Amino acid sequence: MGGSERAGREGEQLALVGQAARTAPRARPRTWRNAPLAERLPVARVLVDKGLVHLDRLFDYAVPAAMDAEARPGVRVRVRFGAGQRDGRREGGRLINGFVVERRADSDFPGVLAPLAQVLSTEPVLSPGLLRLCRAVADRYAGALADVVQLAVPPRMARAERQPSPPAPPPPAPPGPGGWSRYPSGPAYLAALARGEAPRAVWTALPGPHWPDELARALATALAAGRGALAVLPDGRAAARADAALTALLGPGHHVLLTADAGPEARYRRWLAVSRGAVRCVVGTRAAMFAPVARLGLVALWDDGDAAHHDDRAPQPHAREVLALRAVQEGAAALFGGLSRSAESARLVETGWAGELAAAREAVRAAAPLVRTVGDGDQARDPAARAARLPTLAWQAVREGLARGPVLVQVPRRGYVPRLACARCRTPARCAHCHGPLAAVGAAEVLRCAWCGQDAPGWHCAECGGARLRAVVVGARRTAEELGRAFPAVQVRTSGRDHVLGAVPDRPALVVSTPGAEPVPEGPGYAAALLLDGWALLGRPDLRAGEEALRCWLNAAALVRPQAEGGTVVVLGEPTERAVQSLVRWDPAGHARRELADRSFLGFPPVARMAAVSGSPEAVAGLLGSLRLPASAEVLGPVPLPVAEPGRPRRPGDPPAGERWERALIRVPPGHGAELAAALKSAQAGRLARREGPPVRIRVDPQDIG
DNA sequence: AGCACGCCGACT
DNA sequence: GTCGGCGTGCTC
Repeated sequence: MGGSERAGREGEQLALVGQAARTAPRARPRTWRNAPLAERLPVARVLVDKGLVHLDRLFDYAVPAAMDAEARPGVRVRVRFGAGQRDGRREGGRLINGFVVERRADSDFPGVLAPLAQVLSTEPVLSPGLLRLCRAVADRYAGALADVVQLAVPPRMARAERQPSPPAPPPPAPPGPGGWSRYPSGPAYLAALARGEAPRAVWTALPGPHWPDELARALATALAAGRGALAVLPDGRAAARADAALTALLGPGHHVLLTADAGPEARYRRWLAVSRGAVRCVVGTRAAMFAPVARLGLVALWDDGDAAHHDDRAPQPHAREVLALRAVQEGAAALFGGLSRSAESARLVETGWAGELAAAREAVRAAAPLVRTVGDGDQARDPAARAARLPTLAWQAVREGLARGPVLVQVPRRGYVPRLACARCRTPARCAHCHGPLAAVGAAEVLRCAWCGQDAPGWHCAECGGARLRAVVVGARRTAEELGRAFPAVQVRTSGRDHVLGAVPDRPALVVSTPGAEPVPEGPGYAAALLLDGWALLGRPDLRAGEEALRCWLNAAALVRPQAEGGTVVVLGEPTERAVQSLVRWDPAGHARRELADRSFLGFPPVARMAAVSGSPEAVAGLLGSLRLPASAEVLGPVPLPVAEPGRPRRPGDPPAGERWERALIRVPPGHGAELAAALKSAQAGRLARREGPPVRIRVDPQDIG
């Protein structure tokens, strides 16, 4: 062995490179000895299905002649991977799954290539376009390509693959503009879609039940222009509404619904129909954001502020970011719609990436209910109202509404952790150095920033100068229960995360629901809605608290009849609060603009790009030490993370029980996000390769930085 | 992460 | 002279 073996190996490699490789490399598993290689393109470049950042590259394998026809780009294969190799002798290695990415004439790998072990399926599921998208998403989030591909390509179901997909129907006739006439630039947007252009718009939908039909018309217009279309909605119920609207418009056969409800096999069958080009239009929840729609002409997203658009599997991509990448990569139009508007969408408008698609003031006023506020100062003079712990105005609105139809009562979800706010004006307490949220630490209740860890002795409210703090309190569910007692003759129905009510009939009833679970009323809409405990929503330490409160309120209030038909909404919240004012004026766009301006001033996302690095103190320090950051980057912390509470369910990303973890935040100005992600990825890869202690968790665009 | 290679000390 | 400890480095 030794020297002569080495020379022989190089000879073989040269032979392989020179594509005269009729004989297999000598050192290969027994079963392949003397098996011939494919004559043309004998090398397969393979993405191995291992989400390890330091292995985040492609590997070359030899293609046996017997697999030549089947080992096409995009198919699933099994390969031996992981065993060490010495002196050209190769034994074993574990069988793992992967995807053929490319067939090549040669390899730049200096050693001997192992052969593909098996072609699992001839279905080309990872197309070049999908691979390009996955790679862009992985780069954006400092994640591993294999992790993203796992989100994008559903697991194989052999039975579904055996069935042929029905032939694609011809494009439908273009639909009329329908409700889009209610928006000044609506018909022009549809016309651009119909011409096959790629207009991008942030759409603030009018309140009421028409948005699913409008969304469907936009999708159908792209289809009629001979292109594909994709709509992502936050949950199965919203997706079902869009699905029903599309079926009403086009009939069946033109689109598929991709949601978790269908079950794995049916879902894979539908996904295959899309992948094979038999269906050109997809409606679904967030996993559908990767659906390989052919000749994509439109990506649509509904309610991008909903947290459900954030995938919780690594690297936690957000549907808005993925669809925005697709719109650019695939030259598709984009329609980001909702009843409210996120600061991120506002930024897309501000930077000119998207235009604005909103109705005129009069149209908004005609469609929206009357919104009234009840502040802390209002007293409950009516005894019945006092019994329900409700201000008079709220009690009256419920009573009058119940005379005409169902009344919605929105109560906040439990599970959020309120922190500190000014006792006088309730502005959340923030750090003077980095504007992070303040928290009381330890028994001595030292005030400390949860982001940068600096103490804040002698805190004073930036708004009103107040010096006293209060914890923000919850407790509205009981109010809703007592509400039922205040109206004993009325049926009370509840809808929440575990028991979501689909629809409610158009007759008097009290419908108590948590945000996002509101039943859609049959008929003209709720007669009234009561939005309880604005303090709980607004007092959250999250920097999105105001935006999120307004989003929840608008989604509920949009189910109420217009003011002209008696629709009334009462919100319990201080009338001076920005989110409350924006609800009263029904001005989500203005609210989002002001939110964005504030966040820009404070150096918050989405104007700044942030990443969180968490793990043991040593690991975090180690990573920060080896990180080559852009000069403009700013490191906040690290600070200790709160230890897991016994009551709260553990989510991925939480520290393991009993371990104390730290977290550092890194922020960069606009335009440096890609640099930051690349730096994080290479630092992480280096640490893992050199085995420098335990790994750290890296999150780009962390959600819980409040 | 696995997993194999390889260079060191206790055994046949 | 050989077995096997776990430190080190690669995975086509």
